[in-house]
Amino acid sequence: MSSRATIIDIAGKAGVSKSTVSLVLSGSPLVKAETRARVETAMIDLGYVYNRGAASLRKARSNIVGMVINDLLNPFFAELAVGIERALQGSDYIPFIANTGENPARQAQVFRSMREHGATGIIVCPAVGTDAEAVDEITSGGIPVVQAMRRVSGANASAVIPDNRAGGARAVEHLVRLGHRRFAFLGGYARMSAFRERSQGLLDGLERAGIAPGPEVLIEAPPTKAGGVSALAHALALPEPPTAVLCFNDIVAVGAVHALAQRGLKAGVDMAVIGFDDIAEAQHLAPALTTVAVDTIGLGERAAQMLLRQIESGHPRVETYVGEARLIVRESCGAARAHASQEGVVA
Amino acid sequence: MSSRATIIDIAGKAGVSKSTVSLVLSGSPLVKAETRARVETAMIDLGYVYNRGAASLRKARSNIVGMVINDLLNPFFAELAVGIERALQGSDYIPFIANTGENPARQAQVFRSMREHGATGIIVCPAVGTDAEAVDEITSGGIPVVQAMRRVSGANASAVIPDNRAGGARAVEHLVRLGHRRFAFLGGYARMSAFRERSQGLLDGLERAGIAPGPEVLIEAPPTKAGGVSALAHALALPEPPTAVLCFNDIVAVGAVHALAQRGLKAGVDMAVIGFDDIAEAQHLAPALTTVAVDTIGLGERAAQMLLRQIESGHPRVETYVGEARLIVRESCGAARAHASQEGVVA
DNA sequence: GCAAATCTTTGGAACGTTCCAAACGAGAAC
DNA sequence: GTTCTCGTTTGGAACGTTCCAAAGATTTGC
Repeated sequence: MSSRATIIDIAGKAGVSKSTVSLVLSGSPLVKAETRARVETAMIDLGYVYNRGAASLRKARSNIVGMVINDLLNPFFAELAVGIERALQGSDYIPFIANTGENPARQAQVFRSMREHGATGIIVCPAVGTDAEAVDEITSGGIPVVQAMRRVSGANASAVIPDNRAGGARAVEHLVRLGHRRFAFLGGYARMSAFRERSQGLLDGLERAGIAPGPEVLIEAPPTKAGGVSALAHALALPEPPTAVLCFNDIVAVGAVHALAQRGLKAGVDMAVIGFDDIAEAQHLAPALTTVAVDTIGLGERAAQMLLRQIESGHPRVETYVGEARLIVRESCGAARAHASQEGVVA
Repeated sequence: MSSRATIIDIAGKAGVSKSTVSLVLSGSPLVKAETRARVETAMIDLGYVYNRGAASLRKARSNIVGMVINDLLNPFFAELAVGIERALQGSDYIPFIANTGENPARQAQVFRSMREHGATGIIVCPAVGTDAEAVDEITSGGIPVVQAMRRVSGANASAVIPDNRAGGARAVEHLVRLGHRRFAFLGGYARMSAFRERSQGLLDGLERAGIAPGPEVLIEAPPTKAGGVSALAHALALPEPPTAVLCFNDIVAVGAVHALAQRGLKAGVDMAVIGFDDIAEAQHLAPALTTVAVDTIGLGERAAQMLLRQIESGHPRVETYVGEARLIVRESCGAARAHASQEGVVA
C-alpha cells in the first residue's frame, strides 16, 4: 500500500516474467491472450499504476506536452487553452497547462520545469517581454515549440496567429463607412506583437480611406479593463477627441465602455467602440460588443495539430499559420443607429 | 546536442565524480565552494537539464502537484485555479493544470496520468457525476487530495468550500427585505453539491421569513448561459411567476438577464436577479450583477495551503474548510430602485 | 518421429539519478 | 611518526521500466 506495486510484483503474481508484463503494458500482439488476461487481472488486484518516470528514463521520451499560457484569467486565452486541449484528446499526449501570469521570470521557471519533466513538445503563449533566447533554448534542446497568438520577435519557432493586421483594417473600414474620421487605438503596449499588428491594421485602414492619423492615435495602456478605462479617459482629453476607438482586445473594450458610461456616454451612440478577440461574453455585454473575431478555439486546435506534426516528423521545420480575422458587427460601434440614417452596412 | 547531457557528462567535464555533481545539484553544504563553482560552470557549458524522471525514480517523489479543474472556460474556476497556482509559487512544488470539461471519463484519464507521473498531491474541482471511488482510489494510493469548491459525496478527502447555504439564505433575506414574496432558484442540477447547498440556503431564507415555497421553486437547467435563458423562460411560464430569482451561479444569471432583455424586461426593475460566485465581470454587466461572493482566489490559496500541509505531514487527516459567502449588492436585484422608495438596505 | 518454422516468453543490460558506506587528504593531537 | 578527526569526495547499488538477443514451446511439413 505504501510503496506502489511494480511491474515485477505483477510478474510474480501472474507467474510470468517482468518482460512479459512490459509487453502487455505496451499492448504488444506477441503475448498470448490468456497470459495477457492473467497479467491484467494481477494489475487490477495489486492496484498497479504505471511509472512513467521510469519508462521515459529508458525511452527518453515522455507523453507530456506543455501548454504555457500567459494569462488564464483572460477568457480569450482560456478559450485558446481549451481549444488546444481538445485537439490533443485522442492523441497519445497529455497536456499539462501552466499559467505564467504574464511574468517572464515565472515563464522561465515553467519552461525549465517542463524540460526537466521531459516534455515532448510545448505550445506557448509567450508572456510580454519574453526574449527570443528563452524560446530558442528550448527548440535547440530538441523540443518542438509552437507559439500561439503571439510571437516572440526573433525567435526561431513556429507560430499560429490570427491575421491581426487585416482584422484591424477591417474594423476601421467599417467605422469609416459609418462616417467616422477621428480614431484612436486603445490599450496594449508597443512591445506586444499583437499591439503592433493590430494598430498597424488601423493605420492601414486610415491610409486606405485617405485619412491622416492624428498625432496621438495609439494610446498605450495595460491590456486590462483598468487600462481601457484610463486609455479612454486619455482619448477624451485630447484636443480633438476621436469619435471611434479600436481596442487592443475585448477586455480593454469593456473598460472603455465602462469609462464612457461613467461619464453618461453610451458606446455605439456617443462613441463607436470595437474590440478584438470576440470572447464569449462579448455578445452579452451592454451594448453588445462589436469586435474582431479570431476563431480562438480553431487556432488552438490548429496549434495542437501543428505541434503533433512537428513531434512526429523527427526534425521540425519552422512554419507559420495565419488565421482569418472577421469583424462581428454588434451594437457598440453604432451600426444599428447608422443603419437607420444611412444605408445597410455589411462588414 | 541530440541526447541531453547527464550528470556523468558534467562530472567528466568538471573533473569530479557523479556523486559530487549530485551533491551540487541538491545544494548540499558538503561540497567545497571552489568545486561547486567548477561544476556549475560545466553545467552551463553543456546546457545541462535535470532529469526529474530519473531523480524521482530513486526518490519516489516528484515535485508535481496536479490541479484538476472541471471547467476552465468558466471564469469562476479559472480564478480558482490562479489562486491555487499563486499560493504554490515559492513552494518547491510546481502545479500542472488539467481541464476535464466536466467530463468524468476525461477526469479519470487525467487522474491516472497524474498518478503515473508521480504527482505528490492533487487539488480537484470534481466534474459533475464523479463517484466517490474515483477520488478514494487516489487517496488510498497515498496521494493527498483536496477538493475545492465542490465535494464528491461519500469521498474520503479534504475539502475547501464556500458556505453556499448561508450565502443563499443571505441573498433571500435581502430580497425579502426588498419586498419580494415569490422566488425561484435557477440553473444547475440537483446532483451538484453546490446546487443542493445553495438552493437549500434559499429554502432556509424562505422559512426564516415565513414564506411557503411555491410548488416549483427549484428549476434545474445546465449551469450555463443557455441554461439561464431556458430556466428563466420556464419560470416566467409558471402560473404564478416569481418576482425574484436566485441563480446557481453568475453565468446562469447572465443568461437570465439576457432572457429578460429579450422580452423587453429589465433585471432589477421587472425582476430581481441575484447570481452566485462574483466572477470578475459581474460588476461590468448591465445591470451590474448583485451576487454572492465566495472569495474565489482566497479559497484557492486556502486549498493550496491545505494540500501543502497534508503533503508535509506524512499521514494526512481529512479536514474541511468552509469559507464565508458575502452578498454583494449591485443593480440587478433592484436595490437601487427600492432604495428610493424604501429605506436604505445593507446586506 | 524429427527438423524447421512459428509463437511466446525470458534474463539481463541499459537509462540518469540518489544514497550509503567507505575512502581520501590535510591538519591536529599525541 | 602515528593516530584521530574533520571536511570532502567517491564507487556502486538501487529505483522501475524498455529493449535485445536468445531460449522455450508449440505447431507444421514430411
